[in-house]
Amino acid sequence: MAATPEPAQEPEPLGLRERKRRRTRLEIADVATRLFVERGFEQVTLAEIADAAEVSVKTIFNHFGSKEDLFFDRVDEVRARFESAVTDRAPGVTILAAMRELLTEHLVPIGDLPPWRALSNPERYELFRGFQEAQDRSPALRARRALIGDETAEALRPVYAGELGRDPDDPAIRALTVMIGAALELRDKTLRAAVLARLPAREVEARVVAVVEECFGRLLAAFADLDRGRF
Amino acid sequence: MAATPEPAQEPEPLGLRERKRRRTRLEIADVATRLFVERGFEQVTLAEIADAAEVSVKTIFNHFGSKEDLFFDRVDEVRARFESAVTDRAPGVTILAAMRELLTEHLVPIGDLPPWRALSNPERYELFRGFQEAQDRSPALRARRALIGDETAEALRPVYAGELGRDPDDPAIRALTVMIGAALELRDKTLRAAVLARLPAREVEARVVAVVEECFGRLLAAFADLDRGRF
DNA sequence: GGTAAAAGTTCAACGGTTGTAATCTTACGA
DNA sequence: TCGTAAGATTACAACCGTTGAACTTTTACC
Repeated sequence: MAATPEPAQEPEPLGLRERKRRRTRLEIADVATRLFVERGFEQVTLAEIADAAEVSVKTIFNHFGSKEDLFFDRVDEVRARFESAVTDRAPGVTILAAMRELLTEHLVPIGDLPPWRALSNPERYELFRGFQEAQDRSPALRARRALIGDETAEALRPVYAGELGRDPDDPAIRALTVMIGAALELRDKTLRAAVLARLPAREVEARVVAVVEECFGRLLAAFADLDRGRF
Repeated sequence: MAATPEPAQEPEPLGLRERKRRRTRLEIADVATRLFVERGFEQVTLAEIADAAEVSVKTIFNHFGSKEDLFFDRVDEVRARFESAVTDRAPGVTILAAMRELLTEHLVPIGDLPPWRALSNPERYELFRGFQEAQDRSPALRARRALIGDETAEALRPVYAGELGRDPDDPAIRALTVMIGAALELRDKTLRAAVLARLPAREVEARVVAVVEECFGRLLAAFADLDRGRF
């Protein structure tokens, strides 16, 4: 294992073929997101996206598994960021503290567009708001979002287990996983509701921070038996 | 408000038209569930269901909003049972205790088929297992299940607020809602995994009870500030 | 430069979903 | 009892997401 350093980033030369492929994928996703935000998820057809991106419909399915995947095309990034926030935290920082910092300072979660403070920019605010509105209006997207939330929470279970030196099947680790997942979900919901109501950026941040504090304080109480130095 | 007693059950005479309608709905749902369990969700077509139930495809959509709704056709019952478990609990019983009893003694949750002990019956065990397997194999059903879980948890928020004499928007109530929701989700997941592994009924029950105890003990610690007599 | 593999295209088909208009069934008052 | 309005069901057609197969173009590499 440790024999191969395996750097997280792969600076592979990256041939023309792969570069083109990624550019195509990015173009499709960008065009799709713009159209979805402008007119709503169900109102945009795959044929329109294909036209606007100058590819065939089949090519879209070559890059994405479904129309919903086209909307939530950044989940992997978000997941990776959650994981690294925990695993790469500074020494002496607890898991909960690292996560709280990510949630209050840096990350606009699932379906992330701009980093936190970017909501001060009215244009980006509206963009982000449109993105949230499109989700709320489409049952298919709400369902997919719920699934993504569950899977994201679950993906962190081995991370917690590793950091706390426990078995991933430990009931305490299972409970921790879903309860942190619940906190993420509530933060997401709070952020979404605040932005949909067009509250000013300061107020949005205040509400999100408040709900995160509320949840994490209670999580600390709920899991007081875990390693105090790390959790 | 209080002028009309409004009993929960409506013993309305229930004309022939309404009776027929319900019978049709039930027939469709039963046929569909049977086919889904037998052959898997994606492998069964709406045309087949319509044929087997001797109705037209359009009639199915007259009764159900989508193919997924046809699978999860009992959610309303389950939700009602959660609510009444809390609101109709005996005096002196806390919310958490009432919920725990429901989860450990009585209810097979979302997509309920038989009540708890029925898993001892091999035939019903397999039926229930097939139902869970169909869910796990279909991305569409997994997504829908996740959404149903979120909505079920959220539906209980005003109930908690009412029982505890708090505002539904109280951050503590919000946090409580999602964390109990997490417990429900974990119980569901535990039950499903145990049944999919074909563990004996006793073992299934033991695991479910254990995970419920784990979660509820921690919930009690997390919300120690709530009214001790009622929560 | 030539060739094999990858990426993209075209075409056809299937299945879920919806709207419209027609048909049949129940409810209910003249 | 009949006739009619409302409700439930059906047949039909269309739209869209999704997939498979065969074909064309582009890139990688000898």
